Amino acid sequence: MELENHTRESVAQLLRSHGINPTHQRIEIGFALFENPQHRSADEILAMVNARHTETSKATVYNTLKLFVDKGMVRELIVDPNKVFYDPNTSAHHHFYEVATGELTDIPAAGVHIEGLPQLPPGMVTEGIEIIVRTRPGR
Amino acid sequence: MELENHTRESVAQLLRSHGINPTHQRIEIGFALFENPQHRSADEILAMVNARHTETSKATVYNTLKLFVDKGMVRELIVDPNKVFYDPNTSAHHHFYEVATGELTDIPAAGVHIEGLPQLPPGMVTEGIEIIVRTRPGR
DNA sequence: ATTAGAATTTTGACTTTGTCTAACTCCTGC
DNA sequence: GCAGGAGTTAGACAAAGTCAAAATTCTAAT
Repeated sequence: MELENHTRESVAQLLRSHGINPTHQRIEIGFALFENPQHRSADEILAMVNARHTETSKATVYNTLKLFVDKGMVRELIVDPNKVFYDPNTSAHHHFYEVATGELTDIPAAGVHIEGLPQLPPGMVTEGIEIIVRTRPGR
Repeated sequence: MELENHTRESVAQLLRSHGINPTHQRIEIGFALFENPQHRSADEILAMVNARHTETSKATVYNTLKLFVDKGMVRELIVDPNKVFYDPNTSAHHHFYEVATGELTDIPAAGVHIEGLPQLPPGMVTEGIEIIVRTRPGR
C-alpha cells in the first residue's frame, strides 16, 4: 500500500479528496511530502519546495502543513524537542525514534496490541494513540 | 508511593542519592519539582524558583534540568510542540495529553501491556517506551 | 472585459524556547 | 590565604514557529 508513484496531478487529486483547494503552492508542498514519503520537518519541506527556485514562503509552508494536518492528509509527530515532523503515512502505526541521530522508523500497527489502558475522563474523545520507542546505540 | 512530604533537606538527600552535588540552586529547582509533583516546563520552574526573589538564572535552570534528566532523577516528556515537560515521576507510566489545554495526566504502567512490537535493529537498545493518548473534548 | 469579494500568499517583524560563551563566584584542600 | 575546579551568571544569540497587514490571485457576476 502507498506505493503509488505520485505526480503533481495525483497530488492535486489527493488534495481535492481531502477538501483542499489545490493551489500551486499546496501541490508543491504535497508533492514534496508524498513523492518520496518520509518524516519531514517544516524546514526540510521549505527547502525542498524552493530547491530549484524560490516559489513558496515560510508562512505558506507552515500554514499549509497545518491545513494538511487539520484535513487529515498528514500526521504530526511530536517526538523531537526541536521540531515537529510531518508524516505522510496516516494509517495507524507507531515509531522507533533513534535519539542520537533523530532517525524515525515506522512500526506497523498491525500486530501491535495495547491492553489495559484506563477509561478516558468523561466527555473526552481519543484523538490518537502513539507509541514511541526511543532507542540508542547500545550496550 | 511517592507521597513523601518533601523538604529542602529531603531533596538534598535525593540529589546526593543520584550522585548530584546539592548546591543551593539545585535544591531549589529540585524542591520546585518534587514539592507538589506535576509536569512542569523549564519556564514554570524558573518562575517558581524566583517567585520570592531572584535567585537562579535561566541558564542554571536549563543546565540543572538537563543534569537531573541525565542522572535519572526526572523524566523528559516530549508531547507538546512548544516546550519540554519535566516529570518528577520516573516510575514506568504513560500519559494522557489533553491537546486543547495542554494538560497531562498519568497512566500507571501497571496493567498496561504492549504486545507485538518488532525487534530493535541490531546494536540498538531501548531507552524508553512511551504511550501518549491524545484526547480532546468530545463529541 | 471589468470588477467586487473571497481566498491565498507574502513579507518581515516578532515571540518563545533553548543554547552558548566568557566572566564571575564560591568552595575545598593545601 | 590561595590555587583550582565546580557551579552560576548575564546577555547575546539561534531556531522554530506565529502573526498582521499588504499584495496577489481567483472566481463569478455583471
